[in-house]
Amino acid sequence: MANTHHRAAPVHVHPDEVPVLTALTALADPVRIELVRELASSPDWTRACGSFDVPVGKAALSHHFGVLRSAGLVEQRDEGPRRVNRLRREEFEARFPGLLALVLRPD
Amino acid sequence: MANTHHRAAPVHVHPDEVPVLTALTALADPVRIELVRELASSPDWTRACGSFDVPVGKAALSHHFGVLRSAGLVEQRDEGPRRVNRLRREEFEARFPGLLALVLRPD
DNA sequence: GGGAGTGTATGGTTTTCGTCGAACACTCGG
DNA sequence: CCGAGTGTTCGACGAAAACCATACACTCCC
Repeated sequence: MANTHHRAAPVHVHPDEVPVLTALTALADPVRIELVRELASSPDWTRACGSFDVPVGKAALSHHFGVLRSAGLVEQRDEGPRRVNRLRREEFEARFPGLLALVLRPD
Repeated sequence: MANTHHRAAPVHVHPDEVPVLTALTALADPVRIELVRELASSPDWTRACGSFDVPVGKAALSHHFGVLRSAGLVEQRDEGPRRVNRLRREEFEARFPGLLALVLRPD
């Protein structure tokens, strides 16, 4: 029987299941804030993980996306060889009103 | 000459001078969240530092209050032998709209 | 003035977290 | 089928942060 291997689909967590502490912890990091900001300024599903301007290697980058997924901030989908992202604006805003706006603000 | 020693007044930081990352970092801790919540459910200037129900020693507690002060979340005043606290609701809300509400929510 | 109560400061331990290098898995184009 | 491109996983490392015990400083009351 043909063992058709697929890449393991990314594990997603809906914002509704995320505790406040988890959301705050996820956003309390300069690299992840930058990821969220760049993601917010791009159309959905247009940014692959490796396309962000952050000063870390790809191992750390992969880790950060895992944290963002676990906090319900990012949704991912496999598109050929790369994994494209989408910021979960509405869902996250519904769960944590105003929080995303604070992070996206020019400051 | 009488050397009238006074306790060093606590150093305060106004929320307007606080970066978003600092505010989020301050709130991304279970002990500090509990401090903020208890503080919010008490009248101003009624709670001394030692009167909070958190599972840490007083050294760690003092440290946490320092973090909250640096994030513009708490104001302190010396009242006799104890240091009483006040949550800077309005000022913090003006700087980071909605953030305090998220933390104070029943969740 | 002595002693209890309260909070800060210091030094050191433990834990957590961000990071990297290397190895591995998958996709796609030549 | 091979190689380049992309992303995850693993183990290890170092830095940061939380914590404690102790010592110290100040205030008040007896």
